[in-house]
Amino acid sequence: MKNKPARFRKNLLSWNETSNKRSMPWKGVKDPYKIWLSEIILQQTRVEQGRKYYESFLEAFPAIGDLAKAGDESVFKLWEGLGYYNRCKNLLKTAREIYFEKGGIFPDAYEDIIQLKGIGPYTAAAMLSFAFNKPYAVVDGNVFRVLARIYGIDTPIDSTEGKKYFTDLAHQNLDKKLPGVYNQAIMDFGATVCKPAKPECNNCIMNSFCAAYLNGLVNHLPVKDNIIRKKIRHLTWLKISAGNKVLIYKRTANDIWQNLYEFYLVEKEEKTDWNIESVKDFCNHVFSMNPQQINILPKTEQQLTHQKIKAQIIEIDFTEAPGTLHAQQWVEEDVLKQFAFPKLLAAYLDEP
DNA sequence: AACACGGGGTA
DNA sequence: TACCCAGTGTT
Repeated sequence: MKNKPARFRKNLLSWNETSNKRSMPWKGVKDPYKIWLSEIILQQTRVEQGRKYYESFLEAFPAIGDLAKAGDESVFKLWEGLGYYNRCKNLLKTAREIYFEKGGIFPDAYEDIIQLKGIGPYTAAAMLSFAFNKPYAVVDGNVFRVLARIYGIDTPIDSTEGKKYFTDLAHQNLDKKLPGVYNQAIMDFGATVCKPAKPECNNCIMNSFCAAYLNGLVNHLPVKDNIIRKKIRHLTWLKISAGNKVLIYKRTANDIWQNLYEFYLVEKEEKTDWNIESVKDFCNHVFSMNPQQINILPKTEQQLTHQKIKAQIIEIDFTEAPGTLHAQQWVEEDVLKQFAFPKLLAAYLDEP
C-alpha cells in the first residue's frame, strides 16, 4: 500500500491525462515572460476573466521590452476593468527592472524571483515550475481546497500556521520530476472537479481515499476564519465641463483605484439626495461660480470586497473654468477614453 | 497578524 | 447576500 501523497499524485496525473479538458492559451508555454504575465493577471482572478486580458497584453506587448518601454497610461488603460490595479503598477515596475537592469533575463532562483514586485510565494513557484521545470509546489486557492479535503485538514487556510502547513503538504505531494505538469493538473482539478461549491465527488477518482468525502466534510473544508467587514461609501462625481474640456484627476491616495482617473469627487459620510438647487448652492459655495447647466444622473452601486460603493454622477457645465477650482488636468471630451477609469466611470463613458 | 485591494461568477 | 477566484503588499 503506497503512502497517501504518492497515491494522490498518481491519481492526479492519471486524471490529467485522461479527463482534463481545461484549455488555456498559456498552458504548456515555457517563455518566462508569458508565464509571468499570465500569473500576474490570474492572481485572484478567474481564468475566463483573465483570458482576454492576457491576449490583448500579448498583442500589445509581444516581448518584455515592449512592455518595459510602454507609457504608464497606455498600460493602465489595457488593465482597466481587471481590478487590483496595484498588480498593474508592479507589472510595469518589474518589466522595467528585468529589461533595463537584468538584460531582459528572468532570474531562475527562488530567492531572486521572490524579490520582484508583484511576485509572492505562489507566483514564484508557478514560474519556477512552469518556465524552469524546478520542483516548487504552487499553493493557490485550488490547492488549499483540494488538499484540505483529501487530507481532512481543518487548520484555517488564512492563518500563518495553515499557510505553512499546506505549503509543506503541497511539497510532499508534488511530482518532483514533472513539477509543471503536476502544478497545472492540481489547479485544473480544483477548478473543475474539486470545486468550491457542488464538487463532482460522485465522479471523482479520489473519492475512495478523500478524507472529506468519506467523513461527510466536503462542504466544511477548507476552513477560513477571515471575516470581511464592508463599509459603505457615498461618492458623488461632478463631471465638470467648460467649453469642450472636462476636468479629471488621477487618484493618488492610499485607497481603492489608485493610479486610475476620476472626475471631481465629493465624498460624504451620509447619503445625499442631490437636486438642482443643492448642486447650484454647492457650485456657488465651492467654486464661486454659477453653473450653466446641470444634469443629475441616477444613483448606481458597486460591490467591492471590502466596500459597498454608492455612487452618482452629476454633469455640470460652466461657461469658463472656475478660477477657484483646484484643477489637475483639463482634457478634451473625446480623449477621455484614453485614460483608465474605475468600472463605474468607464461604464458611464461607454454609455452616458 | 490583520487588513486592504476590484470585478465578476455561482448558489 | 455571501463566498470565491492561478495572491500580494502594507502596517
